[in-house]
Amino acid sequence: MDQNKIPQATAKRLPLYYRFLNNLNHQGKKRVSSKELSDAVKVDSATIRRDFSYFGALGKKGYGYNVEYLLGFFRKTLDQDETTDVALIGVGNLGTAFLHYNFMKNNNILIKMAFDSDPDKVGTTIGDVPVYNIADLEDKIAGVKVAILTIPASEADGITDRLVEQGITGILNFTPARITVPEHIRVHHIDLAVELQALVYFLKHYPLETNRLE
Amino acid sequence: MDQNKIPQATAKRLPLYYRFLNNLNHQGKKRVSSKELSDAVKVDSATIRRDFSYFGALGKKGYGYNVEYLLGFFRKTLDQDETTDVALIGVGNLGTAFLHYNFMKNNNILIKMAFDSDPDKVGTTIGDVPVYNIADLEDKIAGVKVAILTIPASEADGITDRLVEQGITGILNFTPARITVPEHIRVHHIDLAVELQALVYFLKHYPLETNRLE
DNA sequence: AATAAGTCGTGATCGTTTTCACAATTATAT
DNA sequence: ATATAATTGTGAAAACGATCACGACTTATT
Ligand SMILES: NC(=O)c1ccc[n+]([C@@H]2O[C@H](COP(=O)([O-])OP(=O)(O)OC[C@H]3O[C@@H](n4cnc5c(N)ncnc54)[C@H](O)[C@@H]3O)[C@@H](O)[C@H]2O)c1
Ligand SMILES: NC(=O)c1ccc[n+]([C@@H]2O[C@H](COP(=O)([O-])OP(=O)(O)OC[C@H]3O[C@@H](n4cnc5c(N)ncnc54)[C@H](O)[C@@H]3O)[C@@H](O)[C@H]2O)c1
Repeated sequence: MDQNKIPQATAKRLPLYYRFLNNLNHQGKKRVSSKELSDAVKVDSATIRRDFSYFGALGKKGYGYNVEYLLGFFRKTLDQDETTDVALIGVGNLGTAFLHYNFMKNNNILIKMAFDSDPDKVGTTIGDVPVYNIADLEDKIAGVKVAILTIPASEADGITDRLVEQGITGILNFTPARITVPEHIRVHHIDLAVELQALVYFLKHYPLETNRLE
Repeated sequence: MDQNKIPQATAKRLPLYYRFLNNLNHQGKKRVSSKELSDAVKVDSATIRRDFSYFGALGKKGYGYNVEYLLGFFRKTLDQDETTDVALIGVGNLGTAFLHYNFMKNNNILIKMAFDSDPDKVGTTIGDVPVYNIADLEDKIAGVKVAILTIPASEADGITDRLVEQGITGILNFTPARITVPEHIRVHHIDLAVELQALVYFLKHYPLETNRLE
């Protein structure tokens, strides 16, 4: 693949840039400056230029960036042309919300199947996504490399082991459990309760500072 | 409040430590080392010791940390004794999931009211939380300082302005819109589509590296 | 043509966060 | 008692990330 030179912080901003460039393109905008982008996505303009510069000289001095060119470039870089299939495990409150939401709108990611242990849920279809029995995980999941975990925390370790066994390489974990995986598996943890608590903590302890976390 | 000496990165880990210490305490564990904590929460042990050290010498050399003492200390530090009221705006897929979830379980945060524009939702109660008409925002929201935004992106700016007008100081924004707020308002952005895309990007471009994002 | 205004790309700097590594201290075993 | 093992707290270094600031170039204006 590409040279591993892109900082993680930059990589995390790429989808954001991509989405905004897409909007601009739909609006028929032909050029954009790092300053304009900065106002829109709330990232310092020097940071944006630096981010882009990891991919080469994409802009023109005195002019800015050509929206269509930049968009095309990022489309390739972010592999927007091929779809990544995802499996969702745990069709509860949160899982159901994700199934109803169409991640495809702006995006190359498709939740292709879901699993649950509840007989009332197994066999249903939510937002076009079939819900299978978790017992059949090993039969159904072939080829899927990314999983979203929205099961109770107590189930997280057991299910993770089975996913890893089946060749999953990335997990987006919404449970509060900090799961243990082999070195080569990437886990991204989104802990909504922690996010809320951290926000409240900041409000109480850093009352008037410059804000805007990321 | 406290001295603003605690790094933001540390502050974001505090809720995590707190939750895990709580578990240990319930299990009747009396002492814990930074190494054990590290294995559980997947944060380097030196980082944990450094984090704790910002609050003074909480442990004992050669022994570790006393669970009950540490827990009590963090309870105070994180203001776990007083409840923070939160308003949720937008009772759709995501908003409904949050209302059903009981943030109070481990936690000092309470979603006290919700707002929506849909007449079918206004007047209902979801998970004990009343859903008010967004038109009545200004009447009902007095005293609430934190809001969760789960409305369509197109509504985000308008609602944000009204929230700021009413004295909100912190916003947890789940919409893809990058909202504009005055300096003194803290916004934390959780962009689920971006998180997924970033995960997929990392899988493709950093295949075998040391993993585990945060 | 010449000048002014706008904008990129990047060296250098700065601030933050993580990690190393070890003296100091405590607990445990013999 | 003494020796051994465990573990903290932290100075120092390394890694990472954000921002400044400016030369080089492009476009627009007169
Ligand atoms: N809903 C929220 O707002 C919220 C907020 C923060 C964290 N979380 C976390 O997200 C996770 C999901 O939350 P939720 O509110 O959707 O929970 P939920 O109880 O509504 O849903 C969990 C689902 O997982 C299914 N399940 C249980 N065991 C399973 C197994 N072994 N295999 C497959 N499916 C199984 C259940 O049948 C259920 O449908 C939890 O870990 C929760 O702590 C949720
Ligand atoms: N559901 C997901 O999985 C998901 C994933 C990523 C991002 N998001 C984002 O989260 C937000 C909410 O997503 P969702 O799936 O819950 O959407 P949704 O359409 O299910 O819910 C939006 C809710 O907001 C209400 N609403 C609309 N305008 C309003 C207004 N002016 N005032 C008050 N309420 C109003 C609607 O009546 C509806 O109940 C969106 O911005 C979406 O892009 C959702």
